[in-house]
Amino acid sequence: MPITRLRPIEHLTQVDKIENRLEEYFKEGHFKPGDFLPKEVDIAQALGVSRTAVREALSRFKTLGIIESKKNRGMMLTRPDVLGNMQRVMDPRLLDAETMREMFEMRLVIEIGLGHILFRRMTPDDIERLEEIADREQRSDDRIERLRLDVEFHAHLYRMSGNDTIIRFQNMLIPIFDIVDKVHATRTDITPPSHRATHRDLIEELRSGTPAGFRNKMESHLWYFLDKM
Amino acid sequence: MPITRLRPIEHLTQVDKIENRLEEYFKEGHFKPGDFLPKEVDIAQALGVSRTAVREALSRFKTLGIIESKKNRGMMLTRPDVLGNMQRVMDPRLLDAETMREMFEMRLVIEIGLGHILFRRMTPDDIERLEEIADREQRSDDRIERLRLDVEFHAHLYRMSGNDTIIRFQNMLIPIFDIVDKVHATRTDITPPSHRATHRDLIEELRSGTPAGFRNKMESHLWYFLDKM
DNA sequence: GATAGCACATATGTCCGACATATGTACCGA
DNA sequence: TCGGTACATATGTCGGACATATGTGCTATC
Repeated sequence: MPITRLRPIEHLTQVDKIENRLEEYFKEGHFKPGDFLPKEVDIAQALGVSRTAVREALSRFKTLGIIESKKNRGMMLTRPDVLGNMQRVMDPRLLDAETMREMFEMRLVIEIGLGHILFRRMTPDDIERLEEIADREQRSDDRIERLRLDVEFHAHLYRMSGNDTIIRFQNMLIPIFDIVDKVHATRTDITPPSHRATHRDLIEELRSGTPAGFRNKMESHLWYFLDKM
Repeated sequence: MPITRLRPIEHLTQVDKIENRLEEYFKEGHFKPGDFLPKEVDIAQALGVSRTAVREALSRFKTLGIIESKKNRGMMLTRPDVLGNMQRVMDPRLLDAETMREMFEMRLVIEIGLGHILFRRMTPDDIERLEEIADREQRSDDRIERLRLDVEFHAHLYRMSGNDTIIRFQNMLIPIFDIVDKVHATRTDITPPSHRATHRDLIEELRSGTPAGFRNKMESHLWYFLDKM
């Protein structure tokens, strides 16, 4: 039998075990968001461990946003914030290059796939706002300012999606974009193609085009990044 | 001044404050992944709090995957798993309906936007695999089995993207899909349009079409969900 | 001189008991 | 009926003790 079959012995700490057991317990359906959990001492006794260890495990769930605690009331099961935890670790200093690349690529995919939603939900105000950004971008001769407006243009597209989860996802990726942008800014081997769709092209497509047309123009607009992924 | 300007006093617990302070400290750049942090007692002393409280805060970082601890070595800063934390709370019993709807919509966006990546990375084996799934799907007369194969078809498309982050993202959404699927299965007011693109159409497009064509067919294929979002 | 084996130092892991603090509740008096 | 007070209670914080694993260096043995 190959050595790979020899799985290492799981030596989880007490707190890890408690954490797993509690997660299981919560998800078995005994509680729903809003319910109060048994008190710490009772949990500790039921599990046959110290209150300290239980508290440490519960503390972890607080971080995940699965529970909240109130003095003299107890611990309450709450609705977690799915993106909140992701946000906390979304830091270029902590992530590796490959993960950042993948996140960036995911952003490109989303931006192209956004077409049909935008056409369903956009308002005349949105178009006007995009116009304004594109105008200022064209007039500006400061590189930093143009970059800021570029990000703002795309951020507004996300906002137009009306999907808060997508909007937040994009927002938390901004620090990553900065890194990738910097890398691209220093490369001289990449030249944007002459037919690259501009922000104005995208606006025009939104104004009197189709979702399919928008997707194609967006792919062209992002070509520059896509090609190097 | 409106009452909304009267922000509630932040009464964070000791552990919360320690957590914030440490997160700040870590991200200030004193450490990089692989480095060992100061020992618990030193941190406690530096912050002027008890070791218990410091341990509880550190325990939270373990949950986030920002640190790992080794006996007699210390606590080591590690690379967090961005999706890991999200995965833990991705449970239909914990999330609210609106968030699930948004996540589902995000999935539709990604699937449509995946076009250009698939064309860049797919292999003949991938096409073959898709064919096989589509075949079995067509031959099966069990609703559950067909549903399983449907999920598998789409899962393989994600796999073809070669982007682990996207793949994992899709995987963790599967429990959510089940819920949405169940809702749709019980609705009688939705009838798929006659022109809906099938899995075979998608395969054909991959075989001898274009990214733009794939996106359009995928939009048609998913129309059924899109229209109700 | 190389090495197996031992003792020791050290940092995390677990537990206990005590007290602080906030808050719900019951009681009481004007 | 209403307002205030005292009490009970569950979480929050702390200090200290001991358990346990692991790195390190000394030592005996060949």
